[in-house]
Amino acid sequence: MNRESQVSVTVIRRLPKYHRYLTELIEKGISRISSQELSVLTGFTASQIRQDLNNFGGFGQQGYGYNVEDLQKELGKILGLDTRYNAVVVGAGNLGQAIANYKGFEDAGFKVLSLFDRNPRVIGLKIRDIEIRDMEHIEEFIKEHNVEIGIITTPKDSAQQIADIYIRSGIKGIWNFAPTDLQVPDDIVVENVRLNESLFILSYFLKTKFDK
Amino acid sequence: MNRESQVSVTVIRRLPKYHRYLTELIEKGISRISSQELSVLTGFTASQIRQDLNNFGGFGQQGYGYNVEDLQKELGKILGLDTRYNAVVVGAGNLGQAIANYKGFEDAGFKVLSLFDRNPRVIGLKIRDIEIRDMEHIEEFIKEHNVEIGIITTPKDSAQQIADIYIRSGIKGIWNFAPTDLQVPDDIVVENVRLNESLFILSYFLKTKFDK
DNA sequence: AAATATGTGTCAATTTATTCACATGTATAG
DNA sequence: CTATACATGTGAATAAATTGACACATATTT
Repeated sequence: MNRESQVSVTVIRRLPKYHRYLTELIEKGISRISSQELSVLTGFTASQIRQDLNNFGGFGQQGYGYNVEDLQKELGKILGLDTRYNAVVVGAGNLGQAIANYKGFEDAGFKVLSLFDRNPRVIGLKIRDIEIRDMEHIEEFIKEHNVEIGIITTPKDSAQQIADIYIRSGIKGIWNFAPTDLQVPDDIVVENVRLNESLFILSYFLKTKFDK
Repeated sequence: MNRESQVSVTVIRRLPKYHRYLTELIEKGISRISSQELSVLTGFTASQIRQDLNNFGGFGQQGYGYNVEDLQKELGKILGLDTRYNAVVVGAGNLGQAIANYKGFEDAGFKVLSLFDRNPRVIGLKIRDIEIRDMEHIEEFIKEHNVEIGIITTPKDSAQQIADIYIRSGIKGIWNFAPTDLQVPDDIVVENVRLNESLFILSYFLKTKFDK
């Protein structure tokens, strides 16, 4: 087990936010920042920020703080943003197309090579320059193009079936938008985007705030 | 402050998953379940499930377990799924259109009345039966139609500006897809969907799993 | 109808996460 | 070149979350 894998998920989930603010600071031309200042930006405590960063190394300097550019670069490496991956999307509906068009993707090192669907009406269409192909050819496509990431934007009932195809084809990670928990072997990474759950949480806080 | 608002956010964020599995159990015609069985389904420990549910009341019965339908209904009430809200979307791009088409929405009690955009090329178009309108009319629309939820699916640079319009128009909650932290007064509820961050996390776990 | 099995609700124990506090090193001002 | 302010990294203290354990009530079996 490598060093990073014993850092708690709680800490990991805060890293993207640090990375985002550091990127904004670079854009503003700010080259130096203290944990105190980062605390104001992110809303985490300065102490927590120092603890978090120290899981990965001592990036700061006493009396100075952190060099923005260096720290951003380091966080990028920790998050694996320097590695490029090929991806495909199954489900060329609205959400699938939105994802294929999504710019933020490239920032994370992912490139969508193709969308797949079963609906003959969309097969052959192009989103930007990304073609929608027939599901029939997905397995060979994945193998031929060295695709490592599979994205699922279908309704929940077909999600597991698609995950199985992905696994069979040798994919390493799945980005799942379907509201279901996928069953996968230990060596496959799954990251879920739970739109429902997010909405439910919004609903909960609306209720508790206004329903007395 | 009411009872529910002192339940920790950590607990709240688990409720949608309970609700989802209970809904599936209802569909399968299962009427009774123990915390132990729910534990197998959800991956949370039985003890944790009992603790979580007990924050809101004793829904179970010793020697029997929980009545699936009752518990699902109770969780629905806790999450506020019995309340209906009108919503609008700003940003009629791919993501905005995907959201407007999204069925899971109605399950949470939200109804999208209209999309808004600045791009003259999309104004006037209809997504299902939802019209895309000019941003110019958004404030009066919100006030006239009793809209309580504002959704943001624009790039990050305009997100705060749109939030300000929402706030000025009297909206209560914002569902934000832009990768930025919105500044809002205390009485506005914001729920963020961080697609970037989710991707970064996927990237991180891919890296730590395969990069030794 | 009694005996046994089941399973909740809850309090206590443990583990994990966050905050505090400060010794130590570096930058900056005079 | 010295003095002062700054701000990290870290170990200890506190707080929060999770798990364990069991008394007690209900269901089920015989």
